[in-house]
Amino acid sequence: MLRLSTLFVRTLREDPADAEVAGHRLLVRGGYIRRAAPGGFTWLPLGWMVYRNVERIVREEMDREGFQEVHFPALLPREPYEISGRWTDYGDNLFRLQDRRGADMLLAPTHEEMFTLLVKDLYSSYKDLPLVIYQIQNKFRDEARPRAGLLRGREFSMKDSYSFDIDDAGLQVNYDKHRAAYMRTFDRLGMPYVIVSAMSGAMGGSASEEFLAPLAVGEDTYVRCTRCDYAANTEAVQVAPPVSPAMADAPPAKVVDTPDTPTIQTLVDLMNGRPDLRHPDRDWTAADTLKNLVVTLRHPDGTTSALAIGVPGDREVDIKRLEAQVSPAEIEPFTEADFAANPHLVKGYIGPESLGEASPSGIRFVVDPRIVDGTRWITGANSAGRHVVDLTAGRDFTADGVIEAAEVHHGDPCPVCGSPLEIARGIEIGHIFQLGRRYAEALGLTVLDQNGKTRVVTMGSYGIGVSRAVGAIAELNCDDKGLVWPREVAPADVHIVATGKATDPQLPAAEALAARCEEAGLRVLLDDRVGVSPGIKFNDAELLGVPTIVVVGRGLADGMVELKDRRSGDKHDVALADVVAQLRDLL
RNA sequence: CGGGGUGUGGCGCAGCGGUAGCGCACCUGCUUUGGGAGCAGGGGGUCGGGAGUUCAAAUCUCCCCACCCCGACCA
Repeated sequence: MLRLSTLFVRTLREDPADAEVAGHRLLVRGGYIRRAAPGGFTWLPLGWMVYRNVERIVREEMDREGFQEVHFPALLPREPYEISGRWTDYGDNLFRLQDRRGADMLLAPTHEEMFTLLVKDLYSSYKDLPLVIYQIQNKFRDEARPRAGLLRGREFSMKDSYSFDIDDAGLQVNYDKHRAAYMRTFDRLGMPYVIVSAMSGAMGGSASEEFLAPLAVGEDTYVRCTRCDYAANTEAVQVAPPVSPAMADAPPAKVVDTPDTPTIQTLVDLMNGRPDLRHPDRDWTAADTLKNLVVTLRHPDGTTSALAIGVPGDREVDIKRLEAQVSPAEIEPFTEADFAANPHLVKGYIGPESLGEASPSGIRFVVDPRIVDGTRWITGANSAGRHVVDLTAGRDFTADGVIEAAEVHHGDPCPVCGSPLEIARGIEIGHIFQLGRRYAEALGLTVLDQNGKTRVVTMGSYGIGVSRAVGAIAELNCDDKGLVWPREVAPADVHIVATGKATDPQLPAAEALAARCEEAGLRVLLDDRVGVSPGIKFNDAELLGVPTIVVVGRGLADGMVELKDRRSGDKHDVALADVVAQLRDLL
């Protein structure tokens, strides 16, 4: 039994100055956690109970699938990470240190290498597979900016598992098992979630999905369909290409003088205001224009190349989406010097006819999926102050490829069903990812198959942020009075408040009730503090957020106590004799 | 790494050249007990650090450091 009279906790009346988001504030005010380092938190007894409940649920759902838990050191030597390339790839986010002999060490940011090497150590036959092993451990990342309490720390707890299979079919099976296990886990944690595709098909990547908790304070932007179940990370949104208009209907392209039209809007206004340029049956809009942006790509080997991106003029190029498409190359602005070096490009009037690998400029030209053959565009004519009208894709120009880099707008059609998409914010709480053979290849994890031939193992990696989940649960389950824990993660099932003086009958009655509750299998938090006013006790009960509150107060004279649901605020009087039975029904 | 902000008792804050304060929390006593009680008494702070200016620095100047927020970055 937890007794508030002796529990190591101090609730705060006022908000801590350094906590911004509601969940974080309440976790600190309720005495669940304390900040101990930038991005590092101490778990106080109540917080540690909640943490362990979350961990237990995650573990139970892993074990249910037959996955096996292992435990690694957090302090690791450089070599494995050197071999996989991540000693350098991880950059500044890796915590590096040296031992007394000057040997490079690191604090593990994640353990792919160690899992892979461990399996390589022990297994060498296809008969040993499939295998799934997992860990629940603290990870260390030197985040540039920790924020929002538990939502982004520099030391944090994560469950991650790895699957090892001989072939893609086996990988798919383990991927699906994790997907199902994660859905069960988040349901039990009382967390709403959205599963979004995390990697664009244009990358040709393997399957990867993120579990996002819908939180306004989250760091990820995603879209979801207002009608069907389509959802995707913004980076991964696929635009449904329109049906190609008939090419034969397209009038010939015509170059026109368009002075003083530095922006899309001024161009559209001029077109609509000039009788000779007006559209026969409607106004031109920005969506009729084709905007061409040139950037420089810096490739990992240090070389650079230019890339031109064509998007409809009513939307900008989304740099994050573009980066996701061109990764691992990095994007740099196209400078004046670059323009000077490319005389075929007229700044502000770049047109498709000067772009493309086969064009005089030789610059690779990729376009938004909306730019299908037969679509007609107003776009730059590669000549200052001039644009071209009715330039028709597939007839007047052909792009080198398609790219998903245009901004996604609220209300864009869903690629699956065509209904409007909505844009929302969330935070990643789980990620399932078909890694494939990258680590197995780099670290030499192979087994012999049935024919005695060497086969590279294929892997999957699956993570749940455990400490982050605690932060997200708090954020998702709170009101202006305090936290409201889902029952399975709550530090107790029932919070019993005894009012009255030390000599009043309420305290012994509450003690007796608490004992009976425990016998009935309920986890009890008893507020047995004496000399504390009822107001403080009620407020603390609401702040701490145990799902059910029982007040042993002035009704006791009539044999009654008050039973209150923390979430709804509903309360009613119950005969003392019936309380335990009613509480058990809540479980 | 850019921009902004803050460092004064456990927490939240005021003070901005002249004896370090307020509220909450804490300790003692008495009263009080259904929504963060009252009275009386009390303990606790090298004012983030260093250097300077000054008769005198929490306060002014310079240099550091730490933390928070926004952005960049980020499984």
